[in-house]
Amino acid sequence: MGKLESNKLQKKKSLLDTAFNLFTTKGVSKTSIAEISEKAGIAKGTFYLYFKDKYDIRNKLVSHESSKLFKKAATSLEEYCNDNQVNLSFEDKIIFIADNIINALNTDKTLLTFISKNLSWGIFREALTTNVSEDDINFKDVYYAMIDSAEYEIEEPQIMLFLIVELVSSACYSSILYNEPADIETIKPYLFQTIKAIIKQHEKQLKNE
Amino acid sequence: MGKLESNKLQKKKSLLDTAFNLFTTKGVSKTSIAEISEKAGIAKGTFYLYFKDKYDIRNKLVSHESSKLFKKAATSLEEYCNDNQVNLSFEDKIIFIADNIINALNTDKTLLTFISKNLSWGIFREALTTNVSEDDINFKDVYYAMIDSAEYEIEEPQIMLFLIVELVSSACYSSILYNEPADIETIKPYLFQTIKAIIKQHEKQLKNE
Amino acid sequence: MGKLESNKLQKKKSLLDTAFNLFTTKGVSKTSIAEISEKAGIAKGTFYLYFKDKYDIRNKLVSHESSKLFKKAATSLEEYCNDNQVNLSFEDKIIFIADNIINALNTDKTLLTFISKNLSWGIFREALTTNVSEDDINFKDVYYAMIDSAEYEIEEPQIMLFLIVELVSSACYSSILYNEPADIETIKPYLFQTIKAIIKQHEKQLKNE
Amino acid sequence: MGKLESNKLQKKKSLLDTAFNLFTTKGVSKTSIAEISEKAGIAKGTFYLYFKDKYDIRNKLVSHESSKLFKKAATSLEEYCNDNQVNLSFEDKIIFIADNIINALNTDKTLLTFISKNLSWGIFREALTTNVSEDDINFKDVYYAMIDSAEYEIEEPQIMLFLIVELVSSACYSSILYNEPADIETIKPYLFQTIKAIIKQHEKQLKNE
DNA sequence: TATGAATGAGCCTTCATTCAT
DNA sequence: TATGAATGAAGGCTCATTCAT
Repeated sequence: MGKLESNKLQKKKSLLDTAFNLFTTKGVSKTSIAEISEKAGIAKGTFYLYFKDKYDIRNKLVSHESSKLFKKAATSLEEYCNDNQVNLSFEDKIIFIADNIINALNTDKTLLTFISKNLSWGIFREALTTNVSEDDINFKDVYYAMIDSAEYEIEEPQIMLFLIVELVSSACYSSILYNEPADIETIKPYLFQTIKAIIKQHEKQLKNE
Repeated sequence: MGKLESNKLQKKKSLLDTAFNLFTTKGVSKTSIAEISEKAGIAKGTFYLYFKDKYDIRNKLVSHESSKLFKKAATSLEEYCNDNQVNLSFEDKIIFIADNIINALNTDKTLLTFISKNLSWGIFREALTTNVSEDDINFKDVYYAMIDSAEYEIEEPQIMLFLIVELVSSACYSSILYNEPADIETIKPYLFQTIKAIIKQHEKQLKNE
Repeated sequence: MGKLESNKLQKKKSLLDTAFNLFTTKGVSKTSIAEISEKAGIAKGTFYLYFKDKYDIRNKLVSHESSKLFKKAATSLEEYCNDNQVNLSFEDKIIFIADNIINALNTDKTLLTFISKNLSWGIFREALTTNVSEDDINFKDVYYAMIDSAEYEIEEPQIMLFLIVELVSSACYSSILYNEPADIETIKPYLFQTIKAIIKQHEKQLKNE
Repeated sequence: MGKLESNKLQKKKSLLDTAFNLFTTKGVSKTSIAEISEKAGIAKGTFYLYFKDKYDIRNKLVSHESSKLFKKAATSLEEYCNDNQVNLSFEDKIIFIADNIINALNTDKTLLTFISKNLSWGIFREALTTNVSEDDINFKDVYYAMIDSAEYEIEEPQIMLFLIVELVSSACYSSILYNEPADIETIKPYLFQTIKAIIKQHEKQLKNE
């Protein structure tokens, strides 16, 4: 990579990092492009060479951060299986991932605020399929690998994922941030039961029978 | 009611109606108070006699509209039972109401956009318990009446409602407005199955046993 | 005095008191007529039945408060002379009064802020000659009595008073409120010396010679 | 200096000039930033690139104008001494300067209004020590040079200056603008006598004795 | 007298975006 | 590529004053 190109990447990264900090600290609408540029050490006009507008950079960040959450959860799952030499059922894998993500969001509430306020299924789907670098893992592939190795066939796996994600994310928002209608630990058992029920509906049949 | 007081109510209603039209047409953030006031035939300063700011009127509208949806659904349910001389099970009642609301939102997409973008559980809960006039029904009462007459006891009915509402509303948003990950008719069966599963988790025991 | 008239006086007093509190607390320009009226328990429109506008009530207050300061100082002087059975020289009387007023302002800094920011010689002169009630003393009379009983004749007593008042009030403002260019105790000796010098210039001749 | 930089200086000057005209014509509070910008031929937003708000530009103007007054007086004094080959006493120099400033204010009453209503000792002290350009004279230096070459030592020269300035400025305001309590020509002799008295108090001792 | 709803001009300030350099 | 001065529309909000009741 040439010096120039690396310089460009560095600037882009600086803008993304700064914007993320500001968005999570003060919220998207109260953050101005002037502030992002200034704090990133870049001229205001230069911002427009890298991003179309504030919403462009926001979407990229939401996408990137959600993607990171899923990848970290997937990596944790893999480590857990390796460390304990166990082979979880499909259902348990999904629960493991959900739990991992919920805990991450419970720990980092500014991230939760940022993601839930700005996430849409469109951005999210893109997030799952985007690789940042070439050797990056991709949650979609992980998900389909999980489905392939499941004990049964899954009908409409995309809809299943959709329902789970929407349910978990909206429940987290209200429960973690406002303890409404109850705190997340109270909600969790019901949430996980519901996830299991969703999965059950999508079971087609036993594969190896 | 005095002339003055009726005049005030009329102005407030005019502001609410105008704001609702603008919010659903152009979105909340692109609607200015100047425009609301002007189109309502009222001076800008007068707006502030009735509402604190744009978000005050927005919340009141979201609350009011969600409340209307639930009340309409409850009324439809009652009519259906009367007309057909049937007595639906608790589960079927909830499904009936969900279906009714989903259909309403599917018909009025601007309403869906407005509500989903601005609804939070806090506002929603308030909406359910607020009576506009004295002889108004109140969804919370209807809901608890339904629970009382259920065939079994319901554990944590509030959490149950929360999970259902969050699931349905986020699913509707994506599915109805963007056909993502599939159109609402495709999603519905899975959604209803999930709702049934949620209810099942909250069943405590058979009452008359 | 009729009931009605006493009621009116009471309202006027309430407005004056409330305005004074607000003016000294938040400053004149940040106090609105709405706030004065509300806190005085009077309708906004009623304010205009008693005062022309905000500056009318402000001027009346400045005048009244400065007048009070002078009257209190004059009373203190009289008491001091009576209590100690002494007869101060004209010069010492003026110094006594100046000192008394400076100390009062040093104790009540909000009053100092209010008066200095809004005092003009015009208002001030009016203040000195206005009696609130019939049996009220009047600083102008006290001043001329002091001059009459002075050991010498005073040339242009009005200019003399003017110079002293202007000097003292501007010096106090900066010194008491900001310790600029030094605190009031440091300034005082120079100030009093200057006052004495001013008086000396206006001495015409020994009277009884 | 680059084109851009000179362009910026020109804009700033244009804003300062326009603001000064408006402030002296209609008063500070009745002048809006919109009007300043418009009359300066500049967009409203551009104003904020040069000044923080209306009070920022006001303070800069007050400071600048007071500074100009003192510098002009100091220059006049120097010219007078050179032209007439005289060496005035310290006292006479101060009187000369005071007289020069009073006359300037008497000629330009709008300037007097503007300065007296907005001057505080803090701004003033800053004004005395600020040089606009590098080859600019600085009244503070001139003042201390005068003190050094005085026939005697001056005690607390800063307090002395403070008393004189406060006395003269408040006296001018009332006397020049409202002829209260008398016109400036009547007041002047007393004023000058008082100045002399103030100086006398600060005389420490004969230097060369 | 007293009220307080209504007015609407007016103010300050922010900001995304452009463009000459 | 990079800059940052300039723009000017837009927005939220305040408030003295009026006037019908």
